[in-house]
Amino acid sequence: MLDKKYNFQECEKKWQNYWADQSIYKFNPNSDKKIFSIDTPPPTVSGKIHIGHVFSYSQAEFVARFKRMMGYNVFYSFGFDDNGLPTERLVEKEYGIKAHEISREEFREKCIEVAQKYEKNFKDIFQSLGNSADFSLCYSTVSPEVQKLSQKSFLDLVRSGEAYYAEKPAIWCPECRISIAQAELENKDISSNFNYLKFYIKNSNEYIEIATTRPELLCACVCLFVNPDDDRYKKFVNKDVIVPLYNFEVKVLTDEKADINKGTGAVMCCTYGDETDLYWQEKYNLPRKVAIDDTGRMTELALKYQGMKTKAARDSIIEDLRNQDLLIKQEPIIHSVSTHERCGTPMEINIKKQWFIKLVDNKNIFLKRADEINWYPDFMKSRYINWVENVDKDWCISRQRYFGVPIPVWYCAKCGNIILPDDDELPINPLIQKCNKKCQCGSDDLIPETDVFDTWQTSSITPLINCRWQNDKDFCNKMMPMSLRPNAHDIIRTWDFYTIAKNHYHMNCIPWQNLMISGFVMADKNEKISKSKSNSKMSTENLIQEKSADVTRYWAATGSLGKDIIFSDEEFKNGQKLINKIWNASKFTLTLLENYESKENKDLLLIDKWIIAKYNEMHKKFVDYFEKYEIGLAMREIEKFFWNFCDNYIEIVKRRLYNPDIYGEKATESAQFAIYNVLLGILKHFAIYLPHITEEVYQSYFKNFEKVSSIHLCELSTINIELNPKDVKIGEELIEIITKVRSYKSENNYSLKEEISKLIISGYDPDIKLTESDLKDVTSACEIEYVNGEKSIKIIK
RNA sequence: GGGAGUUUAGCUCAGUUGGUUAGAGCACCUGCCUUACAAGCAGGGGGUCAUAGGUUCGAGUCCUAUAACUCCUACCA
Repeated sequence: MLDKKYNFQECEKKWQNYWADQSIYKFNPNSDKKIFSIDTPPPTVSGKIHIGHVFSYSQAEFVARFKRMMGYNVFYSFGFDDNGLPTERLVEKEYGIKAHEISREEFREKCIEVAQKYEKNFKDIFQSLGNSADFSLCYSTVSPEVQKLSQKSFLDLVRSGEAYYAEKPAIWCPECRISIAQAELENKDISSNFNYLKFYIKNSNEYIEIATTRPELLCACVCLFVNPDDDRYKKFVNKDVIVPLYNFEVKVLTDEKADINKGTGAVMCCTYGDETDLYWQEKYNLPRKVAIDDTGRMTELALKYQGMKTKAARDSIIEDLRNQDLLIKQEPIIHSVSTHERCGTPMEINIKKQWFIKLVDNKNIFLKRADEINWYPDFMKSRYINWVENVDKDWCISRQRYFGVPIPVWYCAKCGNIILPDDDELPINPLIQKCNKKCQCGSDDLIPETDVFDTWQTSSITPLINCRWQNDKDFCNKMMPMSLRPNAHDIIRTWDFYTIAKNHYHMNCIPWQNLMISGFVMADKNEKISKSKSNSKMSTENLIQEKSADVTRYWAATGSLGKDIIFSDEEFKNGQKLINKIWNASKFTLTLLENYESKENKDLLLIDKWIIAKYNEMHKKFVDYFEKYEIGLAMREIEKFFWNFCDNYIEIVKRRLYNPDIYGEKATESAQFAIYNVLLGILKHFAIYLPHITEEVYQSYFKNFEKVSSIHLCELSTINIELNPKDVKIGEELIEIITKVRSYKSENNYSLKEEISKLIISGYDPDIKLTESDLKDVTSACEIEYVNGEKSIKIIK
């Protein structure tokens, strides 16, 4: 029988090992069962697993367990997203170096080393949480197999024209020194100054006032714009003005986009200060001037400021403007600036020849694809729609970095032609492997591409990886589209969007039928969890060690779908209480089942049928919630039922079971049938959330009867007995009477076992008599009398 | 500026298609050492459902407006 106290440290480890040894969660591709497949987003290897991961990944884990116990053949994979910038940054931090300071190969080696270290740590943590992914399906995005698929994806898109090579303005991060995609931008409020500058009209003492936040771009000024309806400036239109400090001339032009009410109404156009500059450059075919280089320093165009970082140049230029009486005034402002989400550096615009994947032309298709997917919760779809409608740039996938999937391309040094490898050469690194072809022009002087792919180029094909695209056609057809993608709402615009786009291009279908979006963990109300907040109190390892994996999982289950959750000690306390209660209730119940022999029972007592009916009701609600991915609400149903089972049902029948001699075999077997099946059912439902304690109880008793090697392979179902709707009604009436008696005792400060000589019941269903012996036991009533009249009870002490 | 979400008890939240007296947990108060559990059990107090209109026999639920908070997106001269 069970120990007095539940020892989670021992049990959790024990069962985790058992599940691994017995391959309990292994996916069987040959099974006849219906497949439910989960496309787990591989966590980015960029540091520690934090409580936010635990929350989000647990949500998916609960679904995997639910589907498994509902009879599905669950494909639940795992992976690590270990190529790309996040991992590079982690390596730079760990070694205190910068990637460009050591050789490319040396840096790659360090990346692989660090990635492996962290992946082991990630895997250990997920397993110590009782994660039921099939880790034999684990992949890493930098592995040769995945690189091959990523490169194959690229080559296919090049051939179909969806990927193209072009020299055009792209978003550039001067800190990371790479191109980034629109999706990687994040708005940030930055305080700055509006600087009012004098642009003198050529050969005149008159000047136009210009307000700018970026005076360092003066050297790249190509013209001024005023609104055509702005009366103040009409006389200056088409005149030449002198750019301050630099003293070259530019024209004053008109354009609708110049806002009369902003700044002075006149604006300088520099290629490229921002998006509007880009727009104007293209519209009016203005000269392209590059003021800032790849590293965020001023170019030779800036003359004496050359080599300075933009911020320093700005300060220095303002100083010079002031000294030369060209600065009229400064106004402090706070404005929102697009920054690189990974480093917070304001973006610049840069022109390079790079690889792009078409997005803009196919926006309508991507919007239609979203309609084919079930979004949970539904309103998260509007975020996707909102984003896709706003996309105005194709996806730049070239990254000027080292640790990523190489772009498999050579360029002819003579004619600039692009040369692609054959599919069977993949994966290939053009920097190492020589091209075995010649250019069409006959030249064999080929230049390898040095850039690598954006990490999302690879991350966006996780469904293809999971479905063994290119490796197993039958399997791929069987699996595609996958059943479910779970992720948090922050990556809808990146991961979900790119994956939908890629899957459309490659498979001409949606990647998954269902999308489950979870919320974020908040440190406090309105306060996101940040590194400074993520103290040891919230470290995943500590929580598992101190509170147990089951309790941590319990907390992760308490949220509702799509909503942020506040990290709360309270919910951990509730979890601990629940575990304790499950243990005690199981321990007690099993003592009542000591001589139980499992068999069908068609002759159940009314109250025993009642608890089974309640159980079946609970099961249906539970399943309904789960089908909608409302994991937390489902858990509430089983919790509610479980406490009712303990406080009412067990209280009612325990005396019957204490005394089989008095109540007879039939009554005893009836109660035993009910508690055996209901407790087992309760454990099965809880097993989704609390896999360890439920397995412990299952293994120490139920397995002998059920003959299934783990509770996690059992099926969730109702308990099939013949029920009469009246059974439930009378059960409820019995509880009502018991509550009234308890209330009477409580109000009179009696102990609940205080004897009462007579209980007079009126107005209840006559069949309430069928429960008389249970009622007598639980109320300690010596006699019960039934009378006609209003619904009420009377107690004679 | 555009979009989405939230607003129900002191706190955290349920409340499915409109239907009796609006629910739970925590906290609080009062009892009870009951042959599983005091980390337990029983009982109790506490809400103008953000505000204002409207539809309806009937609104926490549907419609319109307003406010506050949060998130996404845009603006970045």
